[in-house]
Amino acid sequence: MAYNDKHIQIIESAEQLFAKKGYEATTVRDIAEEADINIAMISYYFGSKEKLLEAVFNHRMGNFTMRVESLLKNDSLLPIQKVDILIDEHIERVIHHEGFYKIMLCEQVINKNPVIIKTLSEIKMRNAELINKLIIDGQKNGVFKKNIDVVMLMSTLVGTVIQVLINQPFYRNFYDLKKMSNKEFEETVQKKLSIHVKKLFKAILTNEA
Amino acid sequence: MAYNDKHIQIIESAEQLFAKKGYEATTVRDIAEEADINIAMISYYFGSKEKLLEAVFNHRMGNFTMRVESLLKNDSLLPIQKVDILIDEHIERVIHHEGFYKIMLCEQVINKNPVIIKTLSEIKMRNAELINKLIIDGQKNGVFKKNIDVVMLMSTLVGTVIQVLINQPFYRNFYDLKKMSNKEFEETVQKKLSIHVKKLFKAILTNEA
DNA sequence: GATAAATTCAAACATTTGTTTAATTTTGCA
DNA sequence: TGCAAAATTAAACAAATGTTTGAATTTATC
Repeated sequence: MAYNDKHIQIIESAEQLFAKKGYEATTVRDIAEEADINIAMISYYFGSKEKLLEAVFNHRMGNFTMRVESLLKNDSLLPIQKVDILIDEHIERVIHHEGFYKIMLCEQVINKNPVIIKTLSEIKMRNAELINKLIIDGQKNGVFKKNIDVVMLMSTLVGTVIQVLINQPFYRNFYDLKKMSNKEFEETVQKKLSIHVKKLFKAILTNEA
Repeated sequence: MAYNDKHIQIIESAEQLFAKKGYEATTVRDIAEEADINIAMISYYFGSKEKLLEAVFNHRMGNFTMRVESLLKNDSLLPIQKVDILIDEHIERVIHHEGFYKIMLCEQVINKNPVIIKTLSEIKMRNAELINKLIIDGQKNGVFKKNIDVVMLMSTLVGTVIQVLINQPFYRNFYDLKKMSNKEFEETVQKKLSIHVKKLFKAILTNEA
């Protein structure tokens, strides 16, 4: 389904509120106010609140895999370079769409809506297969170790990144970085996170120390 | 506050449902049915549904830090051994109280209830400080590297473990392990996860390859 | 066993929920 | 301009929500 400007306007207002208050705690009246529309428009454009949640997923998940696919096909990059790019692009995406990733995390825990379950499981499967190919490439070249568990590796990437994001206020507090500006702080965390995850991946994947 | 058997009965029924359906989607009537009590008992024993959620947190978080504290004081263990035990105990706890950790994850995302925010932030702070001491110990002995970021490390532990748990059905599907029994599968995942996280920690912490 | 406190219960409470309705306004096109 | 389709609106809808009530029952203490 193709969404027009009105759809997008409602979808992104809903996304913002779902991320902030949770899906169930967000009312259609909240969404209508945020999107500056009449309540009835939600049923009119999407059919129901639940379908609107599905639309939020469709809206954000549409072009996720294509990006990975084209990256992995690029022959001018070494496997380890592709891994680094994959990590940085994931971090970038999660930071840029923090709200959506929060919704996704909670919806995976609840695991109720069959459309969302299916969408997520397909995306995961495709990503895991693609990354598996990348790993096999690296193994053929002798730079990657044998017996790599892709799902464990992906769990570390996804889990660490979202956890660091959730822990950002705590991070700031723990290291006493209150004097930093928001922008400066976020950039610092992103850089640290990137280095950290790349180090983790190298430890699992490569033979070097 | 001390909870009697009736309290515990209601708390654990609520925990189960909050984990399965989410806090907002769980009604007090659901909880009453699950705990086999009258609806009014929830207000009678806890005051409100929200206070019941706080009670779920109090119930599970009471003795978490003590355990870490006594472990780290043990002089007969090397820092690296303590790290390994810490990892295994965390994995054990999350698997044993999967429901609670799911609730905790979602509540951190929503970040609404001030009592829960305070509780979580205090526990995190104490854990981070304790683990920091452990790291400094290891650094003095020369077995741990300099410039370790505790929050990054904790995010990897917590994030990877919960993500693997969430991904269990996908894991089983991806590696085509449908023939395994539930018990066998869970033990396999736990072992793999333990080895995986320990490897990650060694890569960040120690000087060896 | 009497009495008071604690517990349990069905029913009722006012709100809030997502959705629908039917009338009205705006838009697009000939 | 005229007119049908699309979009918007305020109001109403039934159902479900957390909480309270006040009477009934159980428990504990003397």
